[in-house]
Amino acid sequence: MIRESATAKPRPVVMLVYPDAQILDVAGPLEVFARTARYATDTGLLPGPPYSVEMVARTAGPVVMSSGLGLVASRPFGDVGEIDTLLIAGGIGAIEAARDRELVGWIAERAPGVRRIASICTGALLLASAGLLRERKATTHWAYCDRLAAAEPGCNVDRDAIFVRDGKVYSSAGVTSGMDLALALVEEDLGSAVALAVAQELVLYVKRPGGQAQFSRHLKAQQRDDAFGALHLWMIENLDEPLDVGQLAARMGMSPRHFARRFAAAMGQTPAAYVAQLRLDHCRRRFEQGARNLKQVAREGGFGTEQNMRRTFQRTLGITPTDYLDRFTR
DNA sequence: GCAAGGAACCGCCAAA
DNA sequence: CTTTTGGCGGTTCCTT
Repeated sequence: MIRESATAKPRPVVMLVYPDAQILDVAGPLEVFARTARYATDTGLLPGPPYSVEMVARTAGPVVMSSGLGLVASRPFGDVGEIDTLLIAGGIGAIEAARDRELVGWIAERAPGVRRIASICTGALLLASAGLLRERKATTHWAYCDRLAAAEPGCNVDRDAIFVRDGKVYSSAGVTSGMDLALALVEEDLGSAVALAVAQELVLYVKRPGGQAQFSRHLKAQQRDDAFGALHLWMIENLDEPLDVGQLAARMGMSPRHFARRFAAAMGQTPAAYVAQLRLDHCRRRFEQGARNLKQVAREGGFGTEQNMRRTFQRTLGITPTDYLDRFTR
């Protein structure tokens, strides 16, 4: 249902940028809001543009994006009036920006007055510096989760989420997840019909399936150039094999005891736990791709029986495979 | 949802 | 003497 009154003023959506803010982090979410605003005028479904979009920076003028794709005009943040939704960009410059007192101070000052505040990618580091993540749940790009946890020990970092909401503070994972987040905000404001229409126009999911941990686990293992990296690759190709400690140890030419010890040291997880994760990841991905045959997915994922798959889903995700499936096939 | 059996894990110690 | 590796047994966790 559309919940916008006929006289509503556009809600100001403001993106805070800084030198080296990443253009995709900035452009993606802003595009979602801008499209939503245009959608209103194009279709007449909404009485007026629901959002007005602008960028602010410490100083006025073009901001150079790290991708080198363009120069975009921004206003100095001193001039900016009312803000409904404040977005904090991510990018290579975020670490630097998180140490910038004026920038961080401005965020901390504005935060209480805005309806909601959101970070994209490494923008979460700025939220942390502004003290906004204390005793809150948040996420960021998977490669920066450790850094975020270190910067704000009081923050409960969710390494698997695409985006996280805790009260009025939102945070999203890597680059494109900023668009997922923006879409969720649109859905919150204007309902799922509008969000869906905008998503379709942009060719996006309204609710993107899966979690970033799936990707990061894979990427991290791929980056290893030791024998465990190779073992990871072999395992994901052979999930339906019995991947018990004895088998894996034999493959690596080690005794089971030694293998288990080295594996845990290198991968940060025990062999069985790691294998269970890989199997779970595989099955999740299959469901996200639309697989419906539980028995078959369980078998190809290496769980053998549906029972085993269900228990692992319950244990680690807290929901059954059927619930998981339902969630992504609406 | 439970019991029985098995696998995994970990601390400890010994050998290389 | 220290470091790396392998084996044993008790406990926990998982599968059947």
